[in-house]
Amino acid sequence: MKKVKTRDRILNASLSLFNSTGEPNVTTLLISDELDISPGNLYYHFKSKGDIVEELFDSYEREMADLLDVPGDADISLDQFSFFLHLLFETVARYRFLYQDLVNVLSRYDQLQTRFRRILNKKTDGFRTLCESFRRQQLMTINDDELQALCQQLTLTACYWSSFDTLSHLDDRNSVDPGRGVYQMMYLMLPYFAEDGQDQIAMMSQDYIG
Amino acid sequence: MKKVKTRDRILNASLSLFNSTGEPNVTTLLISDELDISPGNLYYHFKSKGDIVEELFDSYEREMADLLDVPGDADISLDQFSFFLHLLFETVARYRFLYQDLVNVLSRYDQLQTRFRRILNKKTDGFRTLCESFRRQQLMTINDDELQALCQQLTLTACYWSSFDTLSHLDDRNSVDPGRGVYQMMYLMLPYFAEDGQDQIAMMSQDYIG
DNA sequence: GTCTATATGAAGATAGAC
DNA sequence: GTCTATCTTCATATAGAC
Repeated sequence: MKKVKTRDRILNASLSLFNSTGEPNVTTLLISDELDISPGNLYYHFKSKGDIVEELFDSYEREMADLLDVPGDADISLDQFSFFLHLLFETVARYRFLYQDLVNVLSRYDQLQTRFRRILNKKTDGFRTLCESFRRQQLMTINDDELQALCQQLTLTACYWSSFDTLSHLDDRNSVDPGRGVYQMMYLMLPYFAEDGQDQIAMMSQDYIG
Repeated sequence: MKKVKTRDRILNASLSLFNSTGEPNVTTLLISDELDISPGNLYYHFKSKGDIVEELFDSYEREMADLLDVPGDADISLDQFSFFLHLLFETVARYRFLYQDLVNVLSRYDQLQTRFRRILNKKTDGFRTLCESFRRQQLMTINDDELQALCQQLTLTACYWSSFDTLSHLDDRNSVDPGRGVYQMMYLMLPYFAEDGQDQIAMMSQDYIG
């Protein structure tokens, strides 16, 4: 029975509250209430609410950097790619508070802006590397303009799909299903895949729909 | 030389400030400062900041409803479609403050949530109607699953492209270029168009790239 | 319709005891 | 490390004069 440090409990509770209620709506009082600690105690561990946000952002940045560190010359299989997408969606969903009120959050913590954009570009680059691998393996037929547009579209979708999805189906809240997002990403790429790639994806897609 | 009513000046200035600074960062004091009127005067015209937001939302809702009122049986040309997309992007951009901090805004003005979702669905339906027109005219070949995924993707892109685009290119602020968005939408549909449709789009695309 | 002055209340943050 | 009490700041909103 390991005792979790208060500092980490604060980070976990904050992340969870930020995601469910939106970062601007979460006060330091709410966080300390949730943990049954005093606001003063919270401020002993973090000198400001912004510090909590920044430390969470650090984690996000680190996890994303690890995930997007795609080797340029490897032959990626569709299964590997699907796994990658699942991890990606899971990670974005875990830090979705960043995306939900992006302008507001980035305006109040403004050193984050550059770093956020860097991550965005890293995502696009990652997709490009992956697609180029598919192209080398002749799984994919796509010209450079199309590739550019596709990778941007994949990045956009990776960022906003979760928000968009929960918004359109209000019913089942909190249940962010990463599968639907992965399915949507696959559909974006589908037209550019060679026939056997398309069949494979069609088969994988059954899992998401069912 | 017509004198613009204070009430309307407040609405215009608010919209402009909301878009550039983010709605949560705009205080009633800032709005009245911008117009060189007193805060008291502002509250004479609107009983709360929320009322301003709601009235702006009303306009957005109305404009969108008009725009998305697509006849179900008409034969839409690609030119008409391109024009439609331009109007759509222009309208979304004019009310982009809604999208920039979506969760925050919708949580504070909660009757907006349902209405916002309704507009979203109307967008998807509109795209479906348009694509079905293309399919009837045999400009487009697409099955029902693909159509569903495509229309959702078009809706997502219509909503978030502007934010995404300004975020990835920080350099040229304030200059939201609708053309790039339209181009991106066309690219999404391109794979499903018959050959002469693809040629037409390729030609139109030159305008956006150049 | 517009102003000045002010009330209200909430959130972020600190001080000092235990 | 944790608590209670308190301070500061600032945005929303109101009152009442002009």
